[in-house]
This record gives sequence, structure tokens and C-alpha cells, in this order.
Amino acid sequence: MSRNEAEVRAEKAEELRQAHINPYPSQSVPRTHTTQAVVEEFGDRLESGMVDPAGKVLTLCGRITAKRDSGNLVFLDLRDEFGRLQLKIEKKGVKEDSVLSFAQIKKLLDEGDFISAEGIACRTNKGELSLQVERLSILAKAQIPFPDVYYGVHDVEVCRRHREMHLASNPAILQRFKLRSQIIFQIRSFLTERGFYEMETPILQAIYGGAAARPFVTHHNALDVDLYLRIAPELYLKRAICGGFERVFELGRVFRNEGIDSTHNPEFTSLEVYQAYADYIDILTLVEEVIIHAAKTVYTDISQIPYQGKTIDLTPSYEYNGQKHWRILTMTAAVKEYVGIDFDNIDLETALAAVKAKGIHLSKLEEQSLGYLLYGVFDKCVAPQLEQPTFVIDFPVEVSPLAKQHRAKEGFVERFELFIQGMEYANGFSELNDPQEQRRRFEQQLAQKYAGDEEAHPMDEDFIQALALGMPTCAGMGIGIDRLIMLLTDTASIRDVVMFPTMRPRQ
RNA sequence: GGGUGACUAGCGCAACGGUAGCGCAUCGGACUCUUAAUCCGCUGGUUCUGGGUUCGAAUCCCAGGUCACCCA
Repeated sequence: MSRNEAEVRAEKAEELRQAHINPYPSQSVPRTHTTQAVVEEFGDRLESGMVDPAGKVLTLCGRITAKRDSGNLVFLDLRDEFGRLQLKIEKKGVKEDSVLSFAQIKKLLDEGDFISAEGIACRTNKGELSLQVERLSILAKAQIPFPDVYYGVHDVEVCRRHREMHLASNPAILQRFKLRSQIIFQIRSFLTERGFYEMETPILQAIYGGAAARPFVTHHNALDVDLYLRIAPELYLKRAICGGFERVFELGRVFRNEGIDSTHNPEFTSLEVYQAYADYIDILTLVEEVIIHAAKTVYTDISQIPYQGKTIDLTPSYEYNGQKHWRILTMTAAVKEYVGIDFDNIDLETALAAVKAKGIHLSKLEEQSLGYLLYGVFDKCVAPQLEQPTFVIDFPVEVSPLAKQHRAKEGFVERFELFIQGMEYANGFSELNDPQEQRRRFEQQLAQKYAGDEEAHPMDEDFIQALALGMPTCAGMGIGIDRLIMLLTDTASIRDVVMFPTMRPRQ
């Protein structure tokens, strides 16, 4: 029975211990240079075959990603977060007081091991900038085979279940998640500079709300009550506005108990922003500003965002009320343009016949009223066709229980959604602040819930009481951050911008 | 929820009804300028799981599992 690689590596760790070398030491490493710093300091110096004449001793640390052994000379590739540097290790060059002897380096080190190396910058005969190693020690022994350096890990299941392998074997993936972090930082600082305060509202909620979705349920033992993981922070953020905050946001995780596909993960990151004394066009403008600011952390030219073979243009060039925006069209205009049915001048019976004549399949809910029908037709037939950034505005009141009635159009609310590449990126509206009207909306939602709509909004008395205390004119918006990061990192699946996506547990 | 496809050594793949094989890695050996190092040699398998058909199944059939993609 032969040993597998994991057993071999465990034995190597044991052999280090036998030699009184801890394969997992705890001392901090006095790093003087990252791989990048070595390139910056010596990159345009040193002739081939030369060693830094100043003899400056550098200390680097990182992970071995390749080992090339040619007898009394061994080359290791050392990778840290910033890049790669070759270590040149000559038998005669390793000092007596090195933690690992030349023989131990050859025999006991493998790809994946973390090490620290002390030596002098040099350039090999073949011209590669390297570190001529004098002392080398182990920081952490890797005990399973390191992903193939040349091929990397490409099995999507391994990449997602064991993201550390994906990251360790593929610098481009590490870069994607660095960008994610930078984008989120930029969004936070943009809003903070604009006077928005970041809130931390409950994730465990007794009544979930703020969106149309099914929640995850959990149980609090001491209170002996079921609690829901939030599907949105909306209602609490508006209560903060009722209390006197004028500009608030929350950037964090929300949870929706629904299927998993390339644009849906059960937990995802949302940004919600509320601004007092603003209306939906003001907050639509803020959506543009936030997304453009985020895009500028990645691209200098926002008119040429590459996404899955297409090019997205984020330049606001559509004239609306004297301002430049992304394309704006009302939902009825959109349906008229893309489907050819004019919902502004039609009754339910005629509309139903027209929709059915086009072979569009409808749910019971969608057959109930002109509003549900309009939204259903838009959602199925128009949204998937909106490739360049497009705001669709003025939604039916039936599908918008938290939005304020339209100032001019009966049966509609002041609401928008942003679509890019047929996908919803943002949603916002002038917030309903009339407590009596809010109660009526919740009651209508309850009626739908009893009629079988599992995503209908539940009644929330605490929220109505907050509105009764008074909420100023106000508008708010939400952006799906994971989808935005997909767009800005040209990634096809949400599961590859979420570092550890939800997967069915093994066994 | 429905459809399609994938699953074989640590990794990447082949064998398509007739003895499970190749490359890389691991392991042993050689080598002071390699960089997917090279050269020589040796290991390594519940072919996702269970059942069926067959003289014989990785291969065909049925059920299940995981994943991916598409549709609702």
C-alpha cells in the first residue's frame, strides 16, 4: 500500500518536528520586502549573473508555488499577495544558521508551503530577478496537494466549495475579490462624504418586510419566538428617518428563501439609501452617481464597460427634465414600445385578450387587475430586452405597497427600477408616508397573501406607528451589490463574486 | 418545479460491451541557471452510489446523489 500525497506531507511535517523545527511557528516574520518591493527596488538594476553589490539582506515571506531542483541548485517560486519572485538556492549559499538546511529545503518543502526567505537580490544567468537565499525557514506546512500551478483549479464545484483553492491557484480570482472590497469601500466613502449615516438595523426580525420575498425562519430560545432573517432593511431605515435622521444607508447582507441560479444567491449584499425631502427622480440620480463612482474604481472610461462579450455604456446621455440621465421610460411606454399594447388607454378585458393573443402565459394574480397585468407583461417581455442602462419608472400601485402614489397618474406610484443586460440592478421610489394609506396597502397585501401569494407583504404595526409619528417627504433606493460587482468584474455568475456561495452541504 | 449534460488515480483527460490507460503531481535516483525545468525508474483505482440486463458493464437500462447550464 503506497502513501498518498497528504500522508507524505504529514510525514514531512513530522520529520521537521523530529529535527526540532516547528512546521507551524508562531513568531512574527520581520518581512523587509514584498515581491513587488523587490521588483521596484531592483527591477531595473543588476546585470545577468550579478548579485546586489551592496549586499543588502532582504526578508520575504510567502508561499511556494513551484520547485525546480537541479541538484546542488534549487529554484523556488515564492508568491505573496503582491506578486511572484524566484528564490535561487545554492547548496554553498545557505548559511550554517539557516533554520532549514539545504538538504531539508530539497526534501521537506513542497508547493503550497509558506516560508520566509532571507537573502540578497540577484539576477540569474538567464536574466531573471531573484533572491539569492542565505536563510530559509518554514512558516506553515501545506498538508494536501497544492492545486496544479499550470492548469489551476477549474472544476467549478471545487472553486465554489473551496474558494481558498480557487484563490490560491488563480491570481485573477484573488484580484476579483480585491476589487469587490475596493468597490464596496468606495460606495461607503461616497455616501459618507455626502452626509449619509450608515445604520445597522436588525437582521433577526419578528416581522419581515420591505420586499416581496419568502424569508428564512429561525427560533429564539429564550423568548421562545420564531424570528425571520431580514429580506430587506427598508422599514427600519425609514423608522430612522421618522426619528430625525435625514440621510441614512445600510450596506449589508439580506436573505431570501428562494432558488439559486446565476443571478440569485439566498444571501446577498444590498445597499439601501434613504434621503429626506427628496423624490424618486432625486434618488434615481443618486443611483446613477453611486454606480458611476463604483465603476470608476475599476474603469477610467465608463462608456466602455465590457460585460460577457457586450459593451455597456454608463454615460448619462438621455435628456430628462433638463438633466442628463441614463435612458428613462415609463412602464406603460416601455410595454407599448416593446410589446405593442397601450395600457394607458385600455380596459382589463381588452388587455387580457391582447396579451393572450400574443401567447404570453399569465398567473392568476396577473389576470386580476390592469396593474398586475401590466407588471407581468413588462417583467416577462420587456425587462429581458433592456440591455443598456434603463430606468423604468411609474409602476402600478398593486406591486408597490411601500411607494407613494404618483403625483399625476391614478393607479400608479412614483417608482423606478434600473435594468442592465435584462437584469434588475436597482429599485427606488418616493416613500409612502401617509399612515392610513400604508395600512390600506398592507391590508391589500394581506388579501393577496390569503389568496395564496407567498411573497405578499405582511402587516407591520410598528412601521405604521412610525409613519404616524411623522416621516418627512422622502425617497429611497436599493442596489444589488453582487450584481453590480458582476458587471464591474465581467463575471457571469453571482456565485463567483460571492466568495463562499450557498451550496448544498456534502453528505 | 421542468429539461439537458457532466461525474474514471491528488489534478487534467482516454478507453464507448471484451485485461481500466496516458500526462502532470507524489515517491526513489541523476543534475549549479531552472522557470509547465529536464532525464531515468517505481507506485497509485469501490470508474459518484445502489439495483438491473449480459457469458462479460466505466460503457447499456432504472433509481438515487452532487454540480453546471437552460427554461418556468
